[in-house]
Amino acid sequence: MRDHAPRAVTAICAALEEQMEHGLLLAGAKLPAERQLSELFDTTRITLRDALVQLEARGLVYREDRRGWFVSPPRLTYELNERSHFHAMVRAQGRLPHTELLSAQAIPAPAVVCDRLGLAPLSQVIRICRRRRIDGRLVLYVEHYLNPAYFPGVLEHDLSQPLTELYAHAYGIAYGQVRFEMLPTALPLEAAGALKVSAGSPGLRITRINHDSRGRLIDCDLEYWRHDAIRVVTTVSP
Amino acid sequence: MRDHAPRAVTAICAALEEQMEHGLLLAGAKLPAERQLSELFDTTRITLRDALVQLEARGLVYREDRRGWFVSPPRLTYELNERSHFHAMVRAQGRLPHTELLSAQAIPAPAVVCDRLGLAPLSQVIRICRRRRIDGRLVLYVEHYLNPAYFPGVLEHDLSQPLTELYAHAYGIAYGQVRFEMLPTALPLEAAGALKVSAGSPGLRITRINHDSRGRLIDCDLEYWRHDAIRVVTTVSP
DNA sequence: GAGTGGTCTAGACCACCAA
DNA sequence: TGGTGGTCTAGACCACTCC
Repeated sequence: MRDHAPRAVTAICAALEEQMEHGLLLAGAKLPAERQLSELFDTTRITLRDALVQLEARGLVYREDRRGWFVSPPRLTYELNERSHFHAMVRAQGRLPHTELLSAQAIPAPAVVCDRLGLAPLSQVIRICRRRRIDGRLVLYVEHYLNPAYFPGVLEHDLSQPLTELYAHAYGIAYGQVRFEMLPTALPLEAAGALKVSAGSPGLRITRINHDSRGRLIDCDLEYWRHDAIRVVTTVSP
Repeated sequence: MRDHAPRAVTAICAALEEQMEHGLLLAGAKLPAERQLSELFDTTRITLRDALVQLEARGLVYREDRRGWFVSPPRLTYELNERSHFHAMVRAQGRLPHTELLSAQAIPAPAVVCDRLGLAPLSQVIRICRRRRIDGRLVLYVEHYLNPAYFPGVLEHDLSQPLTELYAHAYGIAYGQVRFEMLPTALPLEAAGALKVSAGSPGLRITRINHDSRGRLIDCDLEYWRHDAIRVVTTVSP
């Protein structure tokens, strides 16, 4: 409120941070109930929630819809230059990956996808929706759109495995040039639902447009990450 | 509240969005006062603010600290592979760049900077803090850290010009390999103050570690972008 | 069924910006 | 100086989770 007497929210944030730094609240730990915390800090639930939302914005805590607040685990480093897939990347960082298939079907291509994949209007594409976890925590919702011309019968395969490997083994296709776009935004309804977070929580949208090693445009994806789950890294050479 | 009767917040968001889509609220326009809007939507200020914060998270509106809410202009596309600087990039997208020098001095290198620049502990570095605008809107707070060995007398120059050009003209140094790290997080106090946004607003932190064309580690920067001002794009080849 | 988070109401005071 | 946004209080009801 005043400059010399920090706001209540700031004080609460500082107190919680201090606990986390000193290892009293470990990554993944559940915080006490909001009402309990608001009593502890002698304030209202609204104010306490403001503080938690601040910490959430900074990536220190996160919430699971209607389940409560938890201490955020460290971010995954997403190295764009490495040609590896989610599972390899997560495991290489000593953590446990998991992928769950949500849906897979041929649909009329949305306009954005036609544009990205260079398809004619009203083409069909194969859409694969999945969600992924790191150490059990939901962190990523992905929609893949495949150009069906290159992947006949792809829906018959096990689609919870890394697509990279499926492409290689079943179709002899490997990724070549990849175009990335990254954009901080709120998670849209679809992604928020799949990740079990309250709609509108902050997220990072990453879109990829993938060519194969022969330069053909083979698929694109739309990834929605929890904003605090990831650190993107890349090296650019002249 | 109920699934079939959308929440008040959702309804307000939808109404404002609709106005923006139909060009009744143009980019940069100031929204009416919160109290006025809350009356218009027949709700409390708290609820109305929730809605605005949602739209802010999605990058549709933004606020200037204590000045009100405004409609967000389109994002700047930050193409990592292009070796151009802020001014060139902004102008190339038909917009007006502006850079303001906040401070420039030699200081004892913070630990992080020692690490990034490969300096011995307790080395000196030159720190240059600046803030930048697009079409008059504050969007970026940057701290540059230069290895003083390569830039004797750099503080004597005009530091509101692009450093890239200063490096080239005064020192014959050009960028070579650049390492980027991107991380969605809240704006820290320093950046929030410089950008005149309320502390804790969402932002995108980009750090760069820059080598010159001969592979020497010459400087690094710490950029804090308004989260809704930017879209990062890059192409990765095998 | 108890307790939780999600949502909302109806106010209040303050510091700061603009006039 | 008036009005603005920033912050905070003290409640309330609901849907959902978890026991």
